[in-house]
Amino acid sequence: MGRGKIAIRRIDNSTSRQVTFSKRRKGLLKKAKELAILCDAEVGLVIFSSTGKLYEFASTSMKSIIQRYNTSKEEHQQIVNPLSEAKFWQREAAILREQLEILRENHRQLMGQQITGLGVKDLQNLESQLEMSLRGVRMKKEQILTNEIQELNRKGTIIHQENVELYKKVNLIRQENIELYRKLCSTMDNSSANGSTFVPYGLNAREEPHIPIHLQLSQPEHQD
Amino acid sequence: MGRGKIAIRRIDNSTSRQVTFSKRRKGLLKKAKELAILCDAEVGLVIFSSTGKLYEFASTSMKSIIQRYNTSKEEHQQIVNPLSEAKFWQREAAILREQLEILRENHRQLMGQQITGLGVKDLQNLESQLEMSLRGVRMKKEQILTNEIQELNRKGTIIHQENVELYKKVNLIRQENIELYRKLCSTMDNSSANGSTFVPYGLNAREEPHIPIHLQLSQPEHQD
DNA sequence: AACTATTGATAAAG
DNA sequence: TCTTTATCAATAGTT
Repeated sequence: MGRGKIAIRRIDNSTSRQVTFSKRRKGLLKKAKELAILCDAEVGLVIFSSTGKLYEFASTSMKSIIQRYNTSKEEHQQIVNPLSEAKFWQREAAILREQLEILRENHRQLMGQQITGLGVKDLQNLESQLEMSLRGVRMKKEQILTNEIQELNRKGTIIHQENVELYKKVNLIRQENIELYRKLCSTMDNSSANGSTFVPYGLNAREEPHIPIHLQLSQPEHQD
Repeated sequence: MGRGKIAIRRIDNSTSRQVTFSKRRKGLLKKAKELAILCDAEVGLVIFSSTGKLYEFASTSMKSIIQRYNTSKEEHQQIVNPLSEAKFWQREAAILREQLEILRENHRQLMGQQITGLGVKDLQNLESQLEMSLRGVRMKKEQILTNEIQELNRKGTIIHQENVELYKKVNLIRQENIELYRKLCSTMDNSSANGSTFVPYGLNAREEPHIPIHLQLSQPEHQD
C-alpha cells in the first residue's frame, strides 16, 4: 500500500528503514488499540526499535497482560498443581472479571444500548423493567419535592404566626404611644406653648399582617 | 477500509464483533511480523479475545521480549517496591471488586431500587436516562414487529395472487365442463333416452376469490 | 513533514 | 470460516 509494493525483508537503506519503522509503528499501535476497543480484547504490544528504544501499547496494563500471558502459558503445560496464594487470587480476579462482564452487558441493555439481537420477548421484559424503574424514580422524585414543599409550608406557617404576633405587639405599642402623646400634649398646653410638630411614628396607620403563603401540589406534573 | 467505515467503539453485535476480531487479529499479527522483519525490530504482541483465548506473535521469543521489557521498565523507574505476584493479583481482585460494587449500585438504581438517598438532580438524570432507554427499546421492538407484519403481508399478497389464479382456472374448467355436459345431453337425446339426473359440479355456482389480507400498523400502540 | 498514487486491509454480503 | 467485492486506510516513494 504505497507507490509500489515492497518485499517483506529487512530494508537495507537505514534512513528509509527508520522512516518506515516510524510510519508502520504508528499504524501498528493504532490498529492494536482499535482491535482492543472494537472487539473488547485485551491487547499488549511491545516494540523495540533496532536502536533499542521501547514503544508499547496495553489495552489494560502491561503488567496484568504479562501476568495473564504467563498464567495462560502455564495452564497449558500444567496438569495438577497445589493452589498457591497467587493462583487463588488470580482465580478470584478471573471470577470477578466474569461477573463484571455479565453485569456490564446487562447494564448496557438497561441503558438501551446493545439491544440488537434481542427478541421481542426480551425487549418486552426490558420495557416493563424500565417502565417500573421509571415509575419508581418519578414517585421518589415527587415525594421529595412534595416533602420539600410541605416543609416550606410548615416553616411559612410558623413565620406567619410570628408575623401576626409581631403585628399585635406593634399595634399595642402604638396604642401606648398615642396615649403617651396625648398626655404629653395636655401637659405642654398647661405649662408652655411649644411649636414643635413632632408626631410619633405610631400615629401614621394601623398595620396588618400579610396573607400567609401556602403552596399545594394540585396535580404533580409529568413531563413527557 | 471496508464497505463503509465504522466508529472505533465496541461492536455491539456479537457475531460481527467476532468476525471483525478474527480479521483484524490476523491483520495485526501480519503487520507486527512485517514491522519486525522490515525494520529489524523486536516485536511482541499478545492478544486475549473477549472469551479469553490467547493469540500471540513474538519476533524472537516472548520470554526474552518480556524480560527485555521488564528490564527496560526497571531502568526507568528504579525505585519500585517488588510487588509479589500474589499481592498483584490480590490488588487486581480488590480493584475488580470495587468496580463491580460501583456497577452494582448503578445497576440497582437503574432498576429503580436503592434510589433513597439520591437528590432531585440525580433522580432527574436517572429519569431521563430511563426515558431514553425506554424509547430505544420500544423503537427496537416496534421495528421488529413492523418487519414481521410486512413480511406476513408480503407472503399474504403472494398467496392471494395464487388464489386468484386458481379461481380463474376453476372457472375456466367449469366452463369447459358445462360445454361438455350440453354436448353430452344433445348426443343422448339423439340416441337413447337416459333418465340419469347427473349434473356436473361446475354448474353449481361461479366461485370468487376472497379479499386479500392486508395488515397495516396505523398507530404503533404504546401501553402506558 | 507533507503529499499522493497505489496497494493493502477490511466491512458487508453470500 | 472462506470468498468476493466495494471502499477506506495505510503507506512507499517523492518533494
